[in-house]
Amino acid sequence: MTQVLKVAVPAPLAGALDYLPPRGAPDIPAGVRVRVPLGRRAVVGVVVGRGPAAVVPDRLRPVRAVLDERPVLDGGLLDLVAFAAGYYHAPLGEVLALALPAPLRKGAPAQPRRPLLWRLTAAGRAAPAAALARAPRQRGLLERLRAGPVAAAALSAEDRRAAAALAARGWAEAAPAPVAPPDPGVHRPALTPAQGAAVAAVRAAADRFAVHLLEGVTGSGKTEVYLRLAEEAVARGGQVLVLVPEIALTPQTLRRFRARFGGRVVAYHSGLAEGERLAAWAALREGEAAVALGTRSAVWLPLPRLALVVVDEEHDPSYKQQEGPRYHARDLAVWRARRQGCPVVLGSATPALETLHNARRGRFRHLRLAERAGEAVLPRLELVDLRREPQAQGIARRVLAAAEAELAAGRQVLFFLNRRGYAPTLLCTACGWIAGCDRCSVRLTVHGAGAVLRCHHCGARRRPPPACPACGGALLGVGRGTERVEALLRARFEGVPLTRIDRDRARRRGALERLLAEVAAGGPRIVVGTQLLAKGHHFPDLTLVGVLNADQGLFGADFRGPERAAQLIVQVAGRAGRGRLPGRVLIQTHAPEHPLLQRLVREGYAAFAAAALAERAAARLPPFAHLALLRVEAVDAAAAEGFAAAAAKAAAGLGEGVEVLGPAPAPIERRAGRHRWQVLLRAARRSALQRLLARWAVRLEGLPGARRVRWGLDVDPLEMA
DNA sequence: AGCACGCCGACT
DNA sequence: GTCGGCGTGCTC
Ligand SMILES: [Zn+2]
Ligand SMILES: [Zn+2]
Repeated sequence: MTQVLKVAVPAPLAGALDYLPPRGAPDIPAGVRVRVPLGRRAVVGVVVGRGPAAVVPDRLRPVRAVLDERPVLDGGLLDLVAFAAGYYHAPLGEVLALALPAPLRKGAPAQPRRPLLWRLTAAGRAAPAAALARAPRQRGLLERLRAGPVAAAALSAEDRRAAAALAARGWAEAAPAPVAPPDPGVHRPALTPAQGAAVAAVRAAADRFAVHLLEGVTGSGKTEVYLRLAEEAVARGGQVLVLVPEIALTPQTLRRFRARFGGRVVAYHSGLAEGERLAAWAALREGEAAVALGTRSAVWLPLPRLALVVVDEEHDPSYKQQEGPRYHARDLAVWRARRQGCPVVLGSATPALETLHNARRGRFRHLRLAERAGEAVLPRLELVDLRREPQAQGIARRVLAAAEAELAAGRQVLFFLNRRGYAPTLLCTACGWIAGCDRCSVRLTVHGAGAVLRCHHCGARRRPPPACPACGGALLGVGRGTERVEALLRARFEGVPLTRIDRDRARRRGALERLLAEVAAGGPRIVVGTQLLAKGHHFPDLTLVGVLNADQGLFGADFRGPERAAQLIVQVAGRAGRGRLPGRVLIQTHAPEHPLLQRLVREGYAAFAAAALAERAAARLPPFAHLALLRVEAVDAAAAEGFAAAAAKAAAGLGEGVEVLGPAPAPIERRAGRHRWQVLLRAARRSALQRLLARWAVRLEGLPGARRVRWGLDVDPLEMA
């Protein structure tokens, strides 16, 4: 039998393809990139192993070129890629692509180049301001460099040419960036007893796999625990992976890590340029960097000396990828730590129910930081019954009065409403017509106090009609979003500085950070916002939080709605009453008797979680059952439905112990012009579900119409929409 | 995913 | 008679 190289290629194939080794290099180690022929093009693949050929010898073609001297992926990462491809039923090449920065996927050399830093020479600094009038690129760069050195990797191609031109004039130069030392005067706060106990518990098993759930409210000092453990791991020569949610990777967070680790920490997130990503990747691979601080995709970074994994805000839904291979970074981080034999710390004020369940079963160790660090007191939660309380425009008088009192006392107040825009519905008062999106089966949201209608699912925008297109009646914006609440509060609290914080106000990079910093600095006295407010900054003057609509998640179709709602309420509540001031949280609801809400308000998140888990158990929902979702979408409604129906039929006889639910239209039946259907699988055992999925995935590809629809499997789906 | 092949409608 | 539509199949 011919010995071949197993090569993963960028094509939607479940496994690797066989290639003959190139002449003179029979033994290429796994993890090395190769250029191989695929059909009639040449692609970059990655060797994942060796073995006897699985196809007849005359189909075998040779590897054309070997691109690396050393593997770009070590055994641990290759295993992670293979596991994820299998578990999430995603093509191997697609998962592999996640683990390689774009330049490497295109075949660029992986050899580490020390990151270069452009800076001005003395002559450049002395250059007259009016210089380079006829070279705007160079002039722009000159001005940029006056503010400080700029990483070469951060320059666009045009700026790179401009930099070379400036160098030719003797005004600028590129030099290797020095690795900054940690801040020598860094303040290491004394650990509270609970923090000390948590550090000790993880340290006691620092050299083997264990999952520690670190539960602690906002302000309890989880980050300090991470930092201490990371310092110890780095001191032993290890590397640390720290995952944070998308919106938490702020300059402030990075500064905190830089103070401890200097230039040995690298940030990794979607906002980086390709070159910066490659530089971070290379620094970790070479061990020059010791700490990777990043969002979801950082779970794929090379960490040959990985000694500790931290997943902060482990319950955060942004860890689940919602396209392509739908992996969960927290779950993969745990898998990676097990493979590596190192501890994982999952931190949260509001752990995911799955995580709490694992802790209760003894799979995870449960560490608690009960008290707040310093003298801060936890805020008190109170329900406000919207059915009884007199109200103005959806805000109870009692809430407004409480806000007024706090403002008068010089405090800040926050209104939380997880709904952007002015009004969620535009309604005809005469006939009941509702403005809907042409391309989606959803209502359009009124923005700009009625100036524009927007679809939050496909981005469509249009002017609202002057009158009802059906009957000519008058149109009315019904319901409230943050924009409208902003307007109401501006009218009610005239002259009080107010800011609104939502995705519409914080579109550009850094805008959110700036808005939050303004609040922390005390400028705005009233804050209105969405879940963007749930994380990060400490608002020392904030003493009152109004949750305007607690019912939103409580009564939604998604079984995770209550969990998500409780997490948001607790996190937003965490903004209040840090420092010595006690905080108060008023929660508006139409269902104050709701048992889960009662539990949350009276006994806190842990009691809520216990009750919610009991409901999940009774309903046979995760974590007491395992789900997988087949999502199908197509412009042609019948094609989507037909494929989903055929898929459901194909699943029926495929395995024991798996329920097939559906086909059914997705909760949002049409989105961006595509009709959406789904089939849900449920099993008591993960193994039974996986067995069925493996067989099903193969059949699905061969189903008629598989090429006419878009379809994909979502294992452990977070959102059913 | 690409990229070919192939088999039917309307065009120089 | 050909140009091109996109359904189907394959890539070691
Ligand atoms: Zn009407
Ligand atoms: Zn839409």
